[in-house]
Amino acid sequence: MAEDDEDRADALFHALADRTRRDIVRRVLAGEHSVSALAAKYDMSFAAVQKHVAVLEKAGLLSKRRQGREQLASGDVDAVRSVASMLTELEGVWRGRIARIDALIAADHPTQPPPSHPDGPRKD
Amino acid sequence: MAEDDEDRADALFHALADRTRRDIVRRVLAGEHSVSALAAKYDMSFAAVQKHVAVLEKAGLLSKRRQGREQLASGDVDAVRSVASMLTELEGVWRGRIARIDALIAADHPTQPPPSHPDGPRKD
DNA sequence: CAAACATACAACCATTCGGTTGTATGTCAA
DNA sequence: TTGACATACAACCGAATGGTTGTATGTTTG
Repeated sequence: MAEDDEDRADALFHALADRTRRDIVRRVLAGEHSVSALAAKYDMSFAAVQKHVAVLEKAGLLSKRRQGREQLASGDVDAVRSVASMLTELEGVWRGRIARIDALIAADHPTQPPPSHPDGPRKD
Repeated sequence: MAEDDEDRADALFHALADRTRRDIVRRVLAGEHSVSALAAKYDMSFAAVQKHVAVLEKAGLLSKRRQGREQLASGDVDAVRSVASMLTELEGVWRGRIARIDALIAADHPTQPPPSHPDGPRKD
């Protein structure tokens, strides 16, 4: 795994680890919003909201497009998906553990059918 | 959305926003590890690793089981899945936006078939 | 042009974070 | 019982975070 990937993962998870930023992400995924339109929604200064937007932009969760004097922010769903895929990879690690456990059980009880864990492994 | 859910989301994303902690999660999802076994893997003090484990435990990403003088940590895949589902919900918000845009296009060009965006909406 | 608006950014501040060392407590083994 | 090991936790430190206010710069409009 490249070091840059870890940097990116740090930035993405950190960006999402704040409820104001998660809320901004929801809004800009639903549609374009100017920074001041976003700022109007929260009980904090314009500068604070602008900094949140900057954190999200650096993490790649949104991009900005200038239109006149406004800066329109738009959510990037691919960034959201890349985070989801990191979690899927983690789930895969866990599935490997369960598979190993099942193999052990099968070796101990050669005639028993695989116990088929209640919540895993999904093969769909 | 309950306030507690946001607290939990904060804790989960924050816990995952550190590469050492993500690595610990990988290891404990793959199998049980004592805290000192984990600490041996990283170039930092035992106390530092123990604090990382505590952060992950508070977020619900792992749980500990005492065995003799050791504390065995085990990853909780359901917590990982709950994070993934938050991201899926975000993706759903984005899909709503695309659906709205498609509806507008359909209204402007009543005879055109829906343009079917390159990466969305997935209906599988 | 001037005034109002939208944004950007620097400086500052309190709190949190990620690390350290040191100490206390519990458990296993000789 | 006495060490040695595994864990927990407090106290501390520098850096980053999340907020503030103030100032500068561009853009639209009267």
